[in-house]
Amino acid sequence: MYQEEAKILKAFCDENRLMILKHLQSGASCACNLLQKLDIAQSTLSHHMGILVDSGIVIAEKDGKWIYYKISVSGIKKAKEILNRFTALESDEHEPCCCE
Amino acid sequence: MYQEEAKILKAFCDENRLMILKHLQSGASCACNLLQKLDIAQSTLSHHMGILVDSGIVIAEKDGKWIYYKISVSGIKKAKEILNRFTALESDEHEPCCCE
DNA sequence: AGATTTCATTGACAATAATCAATTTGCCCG
DNA sequence: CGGGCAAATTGATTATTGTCAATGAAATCT
Repeated sequence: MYQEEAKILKAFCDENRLMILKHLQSGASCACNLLQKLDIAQSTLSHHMGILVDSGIVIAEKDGKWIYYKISVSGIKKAKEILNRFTALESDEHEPCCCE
Repeated sequence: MYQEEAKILKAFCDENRLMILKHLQSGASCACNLLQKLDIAQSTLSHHMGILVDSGIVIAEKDGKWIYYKISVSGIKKAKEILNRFTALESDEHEPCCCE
């Protein structure tokens, strides 16, 4: 139970993956670009990108020799929904809104 | 870097912890109550509760022989903020608002 | 074609995390 | 005081995850 949900939230559980996301916030980036900034081996980066892509948080777009990674808007939406689903208190009748 | 953030998000990375949170959504509960619902050993539950409390997601309140656990409103707020911080795109000038 | 670049995959190892049984601690009640 | 209950801690084991070096695959460049 909750296997799918745990899988998605696990994408955010590693410091290196958080750093990767931080870099991707400013826009799409190829792996070689990320590699320069992260002080990890290339295979390690590839491993983490696989987890991020597999969980739907990041999208990989191939362009010739390069692969551009970018944050998936629908992926992060889903992750936020999952987090909400497990933390909303029963008394929260409806979603909190910033304008209420 | 991002050690504190990863620690908080790690609280949501385990299926059993998600189930625990699911149970706590309907209100505070003592460990023995959770234990009946979860099919794990008592020491395992205690281990998970320790992680949830340590990350600030759950609050433990002692009442005599029992300890009541409940979801921390400020804790989940912080977790959501962290998730936002790592997933907001640069083009998001300000926080998205449901009323815009 | 052959060399080079980019990224994925494999295999091995180390580190982290989850699990349980047994024990301990703290609290209550008779 | 002593027994019993709730939860934490300890110690050991297993499972999962992160890491790297080496190799492979696909595209590009000369």
